[in-house]
Amino acid sequence: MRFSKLFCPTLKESPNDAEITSHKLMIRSGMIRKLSSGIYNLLPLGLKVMRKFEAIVREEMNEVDGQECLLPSLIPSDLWKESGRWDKYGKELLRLTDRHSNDFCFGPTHEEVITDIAKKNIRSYKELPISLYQIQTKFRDEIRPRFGLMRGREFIMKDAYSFHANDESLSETYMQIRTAYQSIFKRCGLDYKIVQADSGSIGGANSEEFMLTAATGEDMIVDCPNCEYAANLEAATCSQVNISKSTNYSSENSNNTQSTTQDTAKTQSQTSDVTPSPESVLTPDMGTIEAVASHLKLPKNKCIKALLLFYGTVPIMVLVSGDDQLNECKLKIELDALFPEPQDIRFAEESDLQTLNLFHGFMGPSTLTDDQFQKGLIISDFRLKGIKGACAGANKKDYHLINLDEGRDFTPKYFFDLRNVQEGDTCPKCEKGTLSFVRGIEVGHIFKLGNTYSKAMKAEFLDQNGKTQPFEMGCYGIGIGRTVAAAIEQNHDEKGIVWPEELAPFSVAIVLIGHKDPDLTSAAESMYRSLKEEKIDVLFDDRKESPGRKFKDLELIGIPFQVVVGRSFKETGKVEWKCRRTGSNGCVGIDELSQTLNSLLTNGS
RNA sequence: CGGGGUGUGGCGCAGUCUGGUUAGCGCACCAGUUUUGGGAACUGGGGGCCGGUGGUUCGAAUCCACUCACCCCGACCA
Repeated sequence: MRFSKLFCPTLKESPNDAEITSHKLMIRSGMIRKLSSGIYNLLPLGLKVMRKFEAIVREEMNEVDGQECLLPSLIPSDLWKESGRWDKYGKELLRLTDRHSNDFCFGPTHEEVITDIAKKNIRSYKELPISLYQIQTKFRDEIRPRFGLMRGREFIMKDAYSFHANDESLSETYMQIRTAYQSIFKRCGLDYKIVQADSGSIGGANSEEFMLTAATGEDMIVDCPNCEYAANLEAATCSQVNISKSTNYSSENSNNTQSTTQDTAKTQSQTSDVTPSPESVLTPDMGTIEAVASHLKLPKNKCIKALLLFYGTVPIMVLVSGDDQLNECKLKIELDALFPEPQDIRFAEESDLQTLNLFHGFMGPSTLTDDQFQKGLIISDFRLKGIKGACAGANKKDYHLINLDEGRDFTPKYFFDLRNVQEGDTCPKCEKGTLSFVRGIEVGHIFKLGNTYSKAMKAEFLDQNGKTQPFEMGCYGIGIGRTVAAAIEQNHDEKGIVWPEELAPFSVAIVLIGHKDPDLTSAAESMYRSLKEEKIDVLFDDRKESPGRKFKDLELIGIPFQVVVGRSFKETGKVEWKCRRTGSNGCVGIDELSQTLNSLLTNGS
């Protein structure tokens, strides 16, 4: 490719709305342009990088017997009604109507479609297992699209689905695809972690995420330096040790049988230390844990954070320690298990508080009267089990209660693990490592779906005994655009992108300095031709631009190697090569150029 | 959805508070000349219904109302 012919509108400055490096660099390097919020044009350079990544994904998927299909992006609502998601999937689902008033959605994911294919075309266990995948444009109407391709509304995703006669077969394929994913990210030279994920509302099945570590990542990864434990913050747990240790209260309880004789002893010794009766104290305008704790000179973990939310129509007061944060994901899982029908969780609004005669910032569990909270439920995080001398809102404006003992002054109906793990907690797996937090970008998700969809949609096959069974299913996604963006987050410097060779839009750039010199021009031209013949993907910067500009553009675009045809060629007959990543360079005669480049490209520099 | 912010040539901005030249600057673009190893110099040029609609006014980018688009933030306690 000649640069003079390439449509690559580079920019010296990045537009105002680009926040993170990858977004800025993709715009500046002429890879993408925004069309609308979360919707982007992929220009030639951007598309080329995407295609290179897709090719790697295809190779690795095919390697584990994945077979590529292409499913429609527009899906009739019937299928989504069959699975039950037409009503469940919220506003993220873009719904459309055709001229016959038939409802469709723009597929945000394709479980329904693929399950329908299996249902209609797979009869026998003999045809299983089977893995199908596609690389396709999806649409999710995100509340807040941001960061360019990182969190767009329209995006390209590789999604794979596998069908099995039994769980063992599913596990086997799951592991194969897991390995394929590892090869994919490794080949691209990307720094990734596999973390345990929240399996969401679909069921307790296995689910792991592939995360690319990056400071700008939207996800928080909890990582154990001592063992291989890593989890998404939403799913992360910690050793029971922390629960008792950090609050200094007993963790004896029925739900999580970690109690030891030591714990019991501690409880007893503390019980003898009798807390005075609860007392109401004036805390004017102190609606935050921060303010209350400092006013009452109490540590934050002696203050009870009481949150009011609704599970469907049921008011739920959730208690967590003042220094903890509620993990809504964990809460949802527990509540779903408690109630017959899964519901959405929402935080109480001002009007709800008025109805219940409660006050923002002054809520607590101990003085909730029956008429206030007759239909409600108080549940608490484990860490508050057995807390003594605590402080909580008095359910009266500007008042808090102190000297509260759990069990004496308030009694939550249930105790669960409801808090976010904190940095410094102990690893739940090895019980030794101190958990630390790393930011990451979720680029892949592998998931044992089980038979949720096949059951709902009656997608069944005949097993060896001639019995009808729903398929066991797995699903496996990779965000194509997001991976490309994340690759830039991991591979850039102040000058621009530094592509890993596998993803680079071109392997080598020939820079002609001195386009008016016929000797230089013809040397560069013949070099260009011979590299092309060698099947090296070369970009020939033949533009009649100043040298500075050419160098800047090539660095911005991030081509791994540069070959300069200019002054030194005139003087010595040799051309210079330079590595974008390491800055290493050298001179080489034209005859040896392709050999040198080939060795640089295969071995790095 | 709630809160905040921004819309002025392709990009980055000034001008708006305090209404009044022909709406300006840098970069980019076009032509010519000179340049050619780190985003060149000079000269000349093109390009704007100041997001849209409606109002106030002799007069609106500027004031008012509505609207649209885009961006940022959003349990920290309930």
